[in-house]
Amino acid sequence: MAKVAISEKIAHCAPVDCGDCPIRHRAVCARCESDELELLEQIKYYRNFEAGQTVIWSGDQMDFVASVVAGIATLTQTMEDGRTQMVGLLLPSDFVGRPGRERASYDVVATTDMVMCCFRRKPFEQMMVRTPHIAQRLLEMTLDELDAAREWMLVLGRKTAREKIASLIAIIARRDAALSMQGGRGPLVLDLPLTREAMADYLGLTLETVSRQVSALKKDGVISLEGKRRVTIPDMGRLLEEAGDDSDGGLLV
Amino acid sequence: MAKVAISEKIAHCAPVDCGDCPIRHRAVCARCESDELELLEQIKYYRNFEAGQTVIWSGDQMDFVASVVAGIATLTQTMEDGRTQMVGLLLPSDFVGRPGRERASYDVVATTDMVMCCFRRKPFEQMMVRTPHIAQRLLEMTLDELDAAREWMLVLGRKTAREKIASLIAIIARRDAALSMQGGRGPLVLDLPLTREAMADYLGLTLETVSRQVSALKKDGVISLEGKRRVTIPDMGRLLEEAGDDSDGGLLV
DNA sequence: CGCAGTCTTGAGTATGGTCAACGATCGTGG
DNA sequence: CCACGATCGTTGACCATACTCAAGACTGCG
Repeated sequence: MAKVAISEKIAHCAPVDCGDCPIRHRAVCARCESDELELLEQIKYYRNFEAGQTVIWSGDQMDFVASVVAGIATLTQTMEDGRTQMVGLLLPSDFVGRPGRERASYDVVATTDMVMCCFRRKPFEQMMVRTPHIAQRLLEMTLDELDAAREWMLVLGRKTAREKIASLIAIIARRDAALSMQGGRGPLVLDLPLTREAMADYLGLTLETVSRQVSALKKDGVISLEGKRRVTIPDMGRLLEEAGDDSDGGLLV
Repeated sequence: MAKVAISEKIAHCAPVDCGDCPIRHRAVCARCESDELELLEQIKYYRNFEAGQTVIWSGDQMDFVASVVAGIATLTQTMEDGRTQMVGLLLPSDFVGRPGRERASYDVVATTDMVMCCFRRKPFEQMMVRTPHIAQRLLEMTLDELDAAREWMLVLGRKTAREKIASLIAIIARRDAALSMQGGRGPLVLDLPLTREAMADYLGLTLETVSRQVSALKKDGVISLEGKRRVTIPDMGRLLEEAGDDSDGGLLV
């Protein structure tokens, strides 16, 4: 049952002690000294969400900010007529919410089961003023997100459907490689953490177009598929060409 | 002559003293106390750029960061084949450059004559560590830019050409109104600071499509034009409808 | 087995891109 | 002063890409 799976996850991913935290060195608390961590411990609490659950509704009162500990969530905007655009993909260690802001600007939806480390907003804001290490790290993370958003604007505004798909796969591949340290040469294997519809929302396409272009990339040997979600990339350079990126630049960063 | 115009601008916009600075209360230095300003004065210098000049080339060594004092610049990305996407519009008080980064990620191009207040990067970075007021303000500004970028992702990914044009005009109108405090009701008048081509680069369209849709909005009475650049908006609510936005929300904020 | 959710594929269409010609405006130099 | 070129913008004809609508396939599950 799903319930059981979640309980197991809690056991693994929701340590009471920050020292054991899997995202300790990458999250907003990464720069904190042990005395600062103790302060954070006092205002933190864990929350779990099931795949498909909406974590935050746009416009809702936000009385916490949080770090993603485990699982994946999406940040989306929706127009009145239902058109939706994903504006962020939240992975473990990513930060949710904006200090100083009362209400949420976007919907946050769990795409997998998730664990979040939440901080009550007011105490967190007070702490930010006193402990520059948190603000420093948050600035760094925000600048990175801004770069990612701008990169994505190029994808949305100027790339073809085929290039968009290739770009998305390349980005996920790069991030997977960075985490799992498969590093170097040879074929990469990865799981798409998104449905075709979610990919479409990310890319500003329809799900039919996503499906067609994935099939086309497969037919042309740029990728191969096992099942719907598992992708193998025989030649990363080729994929990057298809994405319209500099094939040399940004090698697994 | 252009040279003369620039010299005049310098006289107006490049005070030696931060106390007289037109962007004093909105730029990255907004939160600084007078002793902190004195430190900034020591590492700052002014630079002037003519309309059309490239301020920074993507990939260049960046040995300064800066605030826009006067004029307008664009932030753009370019693909190898020449497709370009604007990813930011830099107005007075906006910040240019990223502390901690060696090389520029985007092209910065002056669209009007400009004055910039530059800080040598290394001293600025050192100062950021010691004076939290700068880092705090920069975090705020970066979060605002991230919100703007995400708003723009919705425009790029999901809006029609007509909605894109209406959105751009609405955004510029809102910003003009905020500055000039025309506030309330009645027709708004504004100047588009961008050529049709620049608008196209911002919106992920071709300049022909921009031209057609501007003409269409004019024909339908949503806007009227004097010359190519001056726009009158008889009914802001109507324009926001055309943009696909909530016509109630975000009134001139 | 049938159902629901997800994905794929096809046929027809519409939106916006491409290519091309032309118009308006402005500064320059003969 | 006017002709010239340059830059910027408009408009038209045609076309390609991606969207819409629709049918059907695959998978897991009750």
